[in-house]
Amino acid sequence: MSNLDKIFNSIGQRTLFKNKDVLQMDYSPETIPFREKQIEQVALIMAPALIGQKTSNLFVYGKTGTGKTLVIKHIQNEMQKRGAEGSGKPLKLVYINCKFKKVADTEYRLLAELIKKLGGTISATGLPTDQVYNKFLSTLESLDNKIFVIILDEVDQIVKKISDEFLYNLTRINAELPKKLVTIVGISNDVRFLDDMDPRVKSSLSEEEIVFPPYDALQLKDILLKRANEAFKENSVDSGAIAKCAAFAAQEHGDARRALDLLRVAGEIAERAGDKKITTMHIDEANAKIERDKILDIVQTEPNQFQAVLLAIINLEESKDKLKSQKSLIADEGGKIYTGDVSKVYESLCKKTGMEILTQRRVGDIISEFDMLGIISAPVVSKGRYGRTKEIKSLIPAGLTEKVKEIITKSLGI
DNA sequence: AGGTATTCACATGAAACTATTCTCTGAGTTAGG
DNA sequence: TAACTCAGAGAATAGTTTCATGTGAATACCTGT
Repeated sequence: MSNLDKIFNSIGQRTLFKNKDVLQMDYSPETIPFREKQIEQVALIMAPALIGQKTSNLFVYGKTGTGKTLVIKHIQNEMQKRGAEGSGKPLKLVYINCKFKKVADTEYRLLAELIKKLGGTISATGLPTDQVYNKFLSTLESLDNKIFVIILDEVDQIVKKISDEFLYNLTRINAELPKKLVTIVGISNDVRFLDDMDPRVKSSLSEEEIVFPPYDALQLKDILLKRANEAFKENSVDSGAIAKCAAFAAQEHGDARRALDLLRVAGEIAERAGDKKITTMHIDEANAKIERDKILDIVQTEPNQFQAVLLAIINLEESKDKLKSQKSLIADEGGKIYTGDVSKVYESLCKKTGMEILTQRRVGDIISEFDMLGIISAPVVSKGRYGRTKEIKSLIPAGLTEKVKEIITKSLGI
């Protein structure tokens, strides 16, 4: 029997998973623990729609992984069910996630997506925006549903990319189509974006507001336990592992999504290693792996100029490390990297690869962006007489720098 | 010693420029009447 | 003839550069003891 056969044959018995989907982030469980209150609130606000009355616009706020989307989708399903049963109460709910670029980068695309979800058709390009808008209105009009609930996940993206005027127009649909009732549900993980919005939009969008607090470690543990029971076969998860998983996620502002991710990856790791039980060790490994994957993903998708800057930083760090170990007795002012150094190395790198050279001004901004992404740390420090600059340090785990270098050199063609 | 003034090496902002992407208009095409 | 499609003009946008101004504290320079 070949090696491959062995692997393929054993896959059935060997797996720790009973149902992996349970840990996938788009899975929606029957019950949503610790969110009863929020569900009730949302339901109370939305209920009038079932009997054909206008409901208030709703704004839902909470950090990532606090169950906002889950709760709203849950209610959406329930209402849709009711709407279908209770004859003659035509209700239509539309869910759009504005996070995806393809869906909602421009006003045009967002409207097109809305029309598509409502069952209309529209050509992908070539029409003026106001015509698309009209088409949207006429699509609404042509449907026999009376009540529409438009759910906009991550609305902050819309405001950022399109401006709040669009939202204002949406809230004003009711005035233009007297026979239809349109309610908007906005979901966001950033409350601050409400502040710099046109007050008219602000007040009409957030007629009702619901806040989703982050889960604490205990709650996370409970959620994880429930899901783990469904996802894994019996006795395949160490109880300490669950606790550790919850603790990790609780540090990250109670992000349940991350906790589930962690558990799933840990399961995969354990399975691949042929272990019978998921232990805290696997959770640690999973944590490291997720972090690694995140970094690699960022590095890979970043444009060339950014990659070059990062490579410059890595190279500098390595050469400074060497220097430090050679004359380790000399003062401690050794392995520190500043903006100027990076920009010099970056420049020579550009010359080598024949790339265009960006100004130091821009390089500084790029460094700041890497800082924001958490790949490097670059606080500004003042060195008194010797100026003021960013003190740069790579945050890429030691075992990963080689891999990162490889990716960049390949992509730059060195 | 204690206080003020300099000075460095960029940070940070704003405006101007450019290349790319979007939006829109009108001509051409299609299809149904 | 209405509806649709598409190319290309013009507008909007994102990424950069250029120019200008700002900054924090280690040092240099006083000042009076």
